[in-house]
Amino acid sequence: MSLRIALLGLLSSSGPASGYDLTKKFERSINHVWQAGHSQIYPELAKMVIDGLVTVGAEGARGRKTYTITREGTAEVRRWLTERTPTEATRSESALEAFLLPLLDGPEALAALARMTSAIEAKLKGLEELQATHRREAATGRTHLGHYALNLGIMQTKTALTWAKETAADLEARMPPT
Amino acid sequence: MSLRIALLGLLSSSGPASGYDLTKKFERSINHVWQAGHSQIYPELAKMVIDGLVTVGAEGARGRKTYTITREGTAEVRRWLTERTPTEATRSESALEAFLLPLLDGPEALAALARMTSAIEAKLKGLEELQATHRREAATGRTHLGHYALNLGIMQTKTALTWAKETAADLEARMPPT
DNA sequence: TTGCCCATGTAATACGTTACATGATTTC
DNA sequence: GAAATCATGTAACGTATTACATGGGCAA
Repeated sequence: MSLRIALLGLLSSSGPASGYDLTKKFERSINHVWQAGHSQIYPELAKMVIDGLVTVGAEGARGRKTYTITREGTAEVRRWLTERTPTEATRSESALEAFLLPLLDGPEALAALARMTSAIEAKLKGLEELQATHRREAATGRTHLGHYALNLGIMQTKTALTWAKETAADLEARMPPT
Repeated sequence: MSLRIALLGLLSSSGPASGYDLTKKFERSINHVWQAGHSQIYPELAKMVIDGLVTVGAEGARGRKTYTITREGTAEVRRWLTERTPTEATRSESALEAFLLPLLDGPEALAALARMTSAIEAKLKGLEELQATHRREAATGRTHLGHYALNLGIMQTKTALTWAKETAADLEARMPPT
């Protein structure tokens, strides 16, 4: 369901696009929130045509097909946004790693935390670059779907960094002095 | 893979258990980080027996089977924790909702944010209760896998709350005065 | 004896990833 | 003419959810 909603959201905010375009847009914009490759996107678009949420125009160069959101499609995203009961379930490998951290002894756990920290920093860097791009585009008047999600992502990532620092300090405090 | 690791982690920290026990433990402890029901857990345990990561003892009352982690099983979790390259990919419906928020107009977006806020508050409450239980058990000397993950979860949830507040303020500032 | 919890499993369906497969157009 | 990018799709496999199905043991 979420993939469908994400696609409808992109089509709704940036107008008609091909499966290829949407795949690229996924990578560039929505990727930090939801991931999907072309092998998932093409079949989903086909299903949405059947369900009347998008229409497909005539084939262009290189077999390119352009999809346009329909009234029903628009209604569908709006319904999802306004009527869905939010579910706060998370499934995160890094959180699982945090969960299992006490299985390692002090030095090993610190090493694992160090690796996690680099990954988090890399993510933060990526998000901040995205935000910079975003701001440049906003200045030229383009719409900015995803602005709030970027803020959230950056805040969450910074929180993760704080957690890693605090956890490392805690582990060090528990280790016998050398 | 992660389900397997989670199960091995639980078996490693709290000793032999049945599929039923593990299902319950999932609900109570690891649930905020990873979710799995019995229909996923039973087959996975069977596969792990084949792969030599756990052994199954004789059947007890009501067909109960007790699984014990093997040396290979222990090695497997440790490998995962110490050798895996951490991946920071997230897939979150609430983040998707945040992403698409600009599709709604001011009042609608505020209403959606309000619904999100209640959900986040409910989650925070759940996590804090879990933490209280955790502390009671720690006082009685029991091991505390999941302590760090709980901290992380609580921090992240509070961050989400802050984000929701800030976003609501931003939306209000953009709305034409009544 | 009825209902609840313990205890295990399978089936159908959906969602997601990686790999395979093909061909047109542009750019160097 | 070779390489990169545009453009679409399918297949195989793995993971996750929901529903179906069964039966033992205990307590009211």
